[in-house]
Amino acid sequence: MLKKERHAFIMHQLNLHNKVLSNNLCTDMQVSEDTVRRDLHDLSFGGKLIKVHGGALSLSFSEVPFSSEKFYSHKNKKVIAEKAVKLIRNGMFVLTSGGTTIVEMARCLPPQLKVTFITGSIPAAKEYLMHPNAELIIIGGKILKDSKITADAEAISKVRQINADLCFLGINAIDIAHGITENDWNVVQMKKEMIGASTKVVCMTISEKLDTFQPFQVSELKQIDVLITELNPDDNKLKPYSDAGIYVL
Amino acid sequence: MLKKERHAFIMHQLNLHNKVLSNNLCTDMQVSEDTVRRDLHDLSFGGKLIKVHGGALSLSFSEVPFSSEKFYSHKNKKVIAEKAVKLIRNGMFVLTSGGTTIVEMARCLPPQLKVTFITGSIPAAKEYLMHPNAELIIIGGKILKDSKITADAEAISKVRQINADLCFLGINAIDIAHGITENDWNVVQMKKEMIGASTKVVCMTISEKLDTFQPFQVSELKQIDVLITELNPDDNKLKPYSDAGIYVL
DNA sequence: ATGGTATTTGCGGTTTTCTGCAATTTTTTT
DNA sequence: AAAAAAATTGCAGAAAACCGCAAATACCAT
Repeated sequence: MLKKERHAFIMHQLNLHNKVLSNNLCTDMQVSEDTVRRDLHDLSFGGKLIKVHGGALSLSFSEVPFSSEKFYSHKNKKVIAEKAVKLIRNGMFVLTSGGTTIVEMARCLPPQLKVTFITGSIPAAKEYLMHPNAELIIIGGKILKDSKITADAEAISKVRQINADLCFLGINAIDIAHGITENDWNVVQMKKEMIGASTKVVCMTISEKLDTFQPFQVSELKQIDVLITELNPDDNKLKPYSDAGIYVL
Repeated sequence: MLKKERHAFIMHQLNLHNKVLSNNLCTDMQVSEDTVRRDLHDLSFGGKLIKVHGGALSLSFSEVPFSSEKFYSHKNKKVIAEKAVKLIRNGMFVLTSGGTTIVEMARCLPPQLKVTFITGSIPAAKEYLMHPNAELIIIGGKILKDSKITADAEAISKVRQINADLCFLGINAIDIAHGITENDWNVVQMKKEMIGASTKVVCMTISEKLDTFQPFQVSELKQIDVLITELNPDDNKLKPYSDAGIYVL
C-alpha cells in the first residue's frame, strides 16, 4: 500500500467514523505502528485531522470549537448517511436533492460503487466528483443562492425527462397530516418533479424535523417509499410513519 | 512500445485500478525503471496523474490543488486572475470555462460586484456561490470527470441559446499558427460554442503554454479579443500575439 | 533510401525516501 | 505510584528517485 493510498484510506475511515485507532489502522493496512504514526503525523501536520493519543479525530468536530448543537446534528446526519448508502447498488441511476444530509451521504459512498448521480446541487456535485467510480449528470439552470441548487423552469423540465432508480431527498419537514412540506416554492416544484421521476423515493431527515410542517406541500406520505432518520427504526416517534406504509430505516 | 503507447497504457491501467506500481509497469511494458519513471513524470507534469513513491495514483485521489510542484504556477495564476477581474463590470453576463485559472479568478472577485455567471464547471460554480452578489446559472449535462465540466450535446445546445457580454476561457495551448488548441474533443466543442455565444472573448493562460499546440483547434486567433498571461504586456514572448491584433494584458 | 538531427532509452553511481526495529520518554490507566 | 500503552528518537537496510552520459532509436528533409 502506497503512502498516499494509506492517507486516503485513513481520511476515508475518518469521514466514515469520525475517529480512527492506530491499532486498527495497523491491522487494516498491514503496516507497522510506526508507519501509521508517521502517516497520522503527516496528515495532522497538513491540517487534515487531529492527532490524539491512540489515534486521530476528524476535523469536522473541532472546526466549530464549542457548538454542541452542530456537533449532534452532524453526528446524526452521518448516521443517516450511512443507512442511506446501503440502499445504493451498482449500476443505479440516483437522483438527489441538495442539503447537508445529502452531502454527508456523498462522503460515505464506498469507493468501489459504480453509480450515476443526477443532481442540481453544486455542493453535492462537488462531493460526487471526488468519488473515483461515480458518473455525474448536472441539472442545469439558474441557481437558488440560498439552497445552492438549480430549481428554475429549465431544471424542472429536465428532471421530467429522467427515469431514475432511486431518489434521495433531504427534507425540512414531515408530518402525517401534511406529508412532506417546504418553505421555498421553487424547491417544492423541483422536489415534486424528482419524486415523479424516480422508481423509489427515499427521504432523509433528522428526527427533530419529524411532525413539523411548512407552507408548501412537496408530496403526500404515500408517495414516499423509505424514510431514514438517525433514530432506531422501531422508535415510537416513527411508528405513525411505518403505520402509514413507509419503510422506516 | 512507443512513448505515446506507454502513456496510453499507463492511463488505461490507472482508469482501471486507480493506481499503478512502477515495478508492475516495468514488467508489463518491458522497459527499464527509468523509462517508467520518466513516463510517470511526464504525465504528472501534464496533470494527468499523481506521481508517488513507487508508482502513481489516479487524479481522483488528489484533494489538494496546492501540492508542492504546482506552487509556482498557482502564483502565476493569481496574477492572471487579478488582471482578469478588472474586465468585469456591474451587470454583465459572464460565461466561463473551467480550470484552475478560472477558479482563481472566481476567488479574486471584488465583493461588491454584481454579475451573472454562466458556467458548466462545478469547481468554478462552487466559488461563484461564495460570492455575496453574484448570480449563477449552471449549464447542465453529463460531467466529464477529468475536467469537471459539462460538455455533452445538451450542454452545447444550451450554450448556443446564450448571449453573454464576456467569455473567460482558461486555455491549454495557443500559438500563432494553430490558434487555440485542446486535447479533449468534447471540451473543444464546448469552448467553440462559448466563443460564439459571447460579445468579447478573453483567454487566460500561464506563459509556459504560449507557443504550444494540441490536436484539436478551438478557434483562430482572430476570434480572441483579449489574452492574459502572468507576463508584462510588452514582454517579447507576447509580441506576436499583439501584432496579430489581440489586446494583450 | 539516406544521412543528419533530435529524441529517447538504458546503465552506473549517488542521493533521497520509506519502513521497521530497538531504546527512551511521555502519557494514560489502574 | 506503578504498570501499561503510546509517542518519540535515532538508526540501518532496502527500495526508489535522481543525474549525467553514451548508445540506440525515431524523425525529417533531402
